[in-house]
Amino acid sequence: MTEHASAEAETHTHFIHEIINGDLASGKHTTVITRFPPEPNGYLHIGHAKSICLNFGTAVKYGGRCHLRFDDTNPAKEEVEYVESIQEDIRWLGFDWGDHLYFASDYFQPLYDYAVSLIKQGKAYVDDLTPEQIREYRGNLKQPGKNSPFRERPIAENLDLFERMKNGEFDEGSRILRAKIDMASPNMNLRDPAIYRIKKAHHHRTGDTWNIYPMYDYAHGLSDAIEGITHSICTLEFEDHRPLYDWFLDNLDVPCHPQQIEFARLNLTQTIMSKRYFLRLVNEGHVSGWDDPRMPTLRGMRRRGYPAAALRTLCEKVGVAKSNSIVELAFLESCVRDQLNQTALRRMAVLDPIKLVITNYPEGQFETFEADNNPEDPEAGTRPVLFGRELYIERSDFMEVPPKKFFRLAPGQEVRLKHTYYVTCQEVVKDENGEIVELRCSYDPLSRGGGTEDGRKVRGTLHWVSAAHAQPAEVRLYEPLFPENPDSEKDFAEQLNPNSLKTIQAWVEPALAEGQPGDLFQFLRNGYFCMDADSEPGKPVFNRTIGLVDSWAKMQKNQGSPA
RNA sequence: AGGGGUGUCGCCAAGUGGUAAGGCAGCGGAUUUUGAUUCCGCCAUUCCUAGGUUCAAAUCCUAGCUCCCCUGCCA
Repeated sequence: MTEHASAEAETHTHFIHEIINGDLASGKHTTVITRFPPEPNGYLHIGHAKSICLNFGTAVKYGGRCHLRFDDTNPAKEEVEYVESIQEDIRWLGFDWGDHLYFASDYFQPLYDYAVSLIKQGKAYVDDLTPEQIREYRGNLKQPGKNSPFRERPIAENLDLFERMKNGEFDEGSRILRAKIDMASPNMNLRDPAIYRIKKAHHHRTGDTWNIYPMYDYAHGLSDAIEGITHSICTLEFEDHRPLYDWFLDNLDVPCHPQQIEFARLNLTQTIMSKRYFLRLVNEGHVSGWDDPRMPTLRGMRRRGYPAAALRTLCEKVGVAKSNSIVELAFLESCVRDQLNQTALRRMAVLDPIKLVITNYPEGQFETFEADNNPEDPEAGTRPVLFGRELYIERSDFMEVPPKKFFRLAPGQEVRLKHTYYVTCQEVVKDENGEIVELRCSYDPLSRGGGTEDGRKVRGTLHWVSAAHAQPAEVRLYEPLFPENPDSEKDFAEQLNPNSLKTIQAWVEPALAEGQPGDLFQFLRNGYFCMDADSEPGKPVFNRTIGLVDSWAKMQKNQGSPA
């Protein structure tokens, strides 16, 4: 709906936009260029979504642009597979980088030249210390570090050694290029940080042409400057890297000096957002893969049925600030429900069936009713639903001995079957175990369409499917991977919810058999469901994206445990 | 005396010296052919704490405290 689209477009202001407003007003900048710089070493998750929305959203807001730049400076960890999937996920989220797709590896030559310049200025040197020695010399949080014996190496020697590092003459770990800053700095990042290390690994783009690769701190700021980025937005943990970011730009002849600005990343309750953890979930078989609907990856959420718009709304509503925060899962869920309520087509499906026979309805007779596809959206139209003598209704919609305020079916109680007729339960049929197997009801022909002229009140309206027409479907019911907030002190595997996935067989109305994977539906009174890619012709599979708000369940729960 | 951040309702978060927005959650109630949606009402005399400045402080000053991040040849 347009109302929603505009609500999404009107972005709240926050400290980053205030900085930009100031830069635009002062004339420091006339345009805004941001970048989203993922390392292609894993799949994107909901945490990345916040950064994507911020960077791309800022570009859209100011009529500037946002570059997608892969930070591929560590060939040992990166794979092409991820550069593909990351692009796919960003597009799905709804953002576009136009022609501005870049790779840090595109700048390996200029980056190398900049390093040579640093050496020539006496601001970088080749260190022969071992990794262990470097760690020792670095000191610690309380103690200052001490200078490497190689720190005052002559410039010519540094130049020669660095070139030979590049040419592959030395072993990995034997030498390193360092910036000459201050070994006594209270900021550990300034204690002569590494700029280049030797790595004889095959790079997914540059192949075997390089034997040395630049470090993040060095490559990132310079890549920003090369691309003319105006505002380099990153997360809080890089706050004390900023002096180093600025140091490189201040000491080199670069086209411009972007401003690094840090914000708090998005965290969610009941989930863990780390690649290491994702890997374990997948490898130990707790989930089916990176796109398992329980995963907080964008692929997982997509498969679960979370609309991209809902994720965008969440990021917008959560805001941008600098305090560490953990957003409740319920916040995300409300964004998902809100979006789905407006867009999902309504269908009827019975997850736990009990047969209902209308004794005074002619055998072999069927009627067709037109049912609206979405009461929130008249444009969505209608679809025919078939009604007959034998139906399935939800087992939980009947109680033999109902409590007060139970508006559903019970002996002698009348309810409305959605879109069709009123029925009254006359008889309960049980098997030898006392299990209810069938409800025998009468219907009121005058209630056709779901109302009567006498205006009598019927409080309950039930969903149903025609036993003769219903199609079987596999339905996967999900719960959070963690029942509570994971305790990082304990092993997460012990904290996993054993019931995070429950697979059942349901009966669905025929219209559902024709869906496509990815189609989103509201199963009336049951929740939102997304057709899964595992579906086959005649064998649909649905993931429950999320249930509907259930105030009846809440009322019962509150009564069950009076506080 | 390491350094850098942060602290406003259960969870996010506005607020930038003029007397505490909004959203989520929760709680009431109305409407309802989804116990959904929608709607209406309630929900911080108080802003980490203690002092101080001021006619006036969440906002300014002082001193504490909390939590987070930093000792990869990861990003």
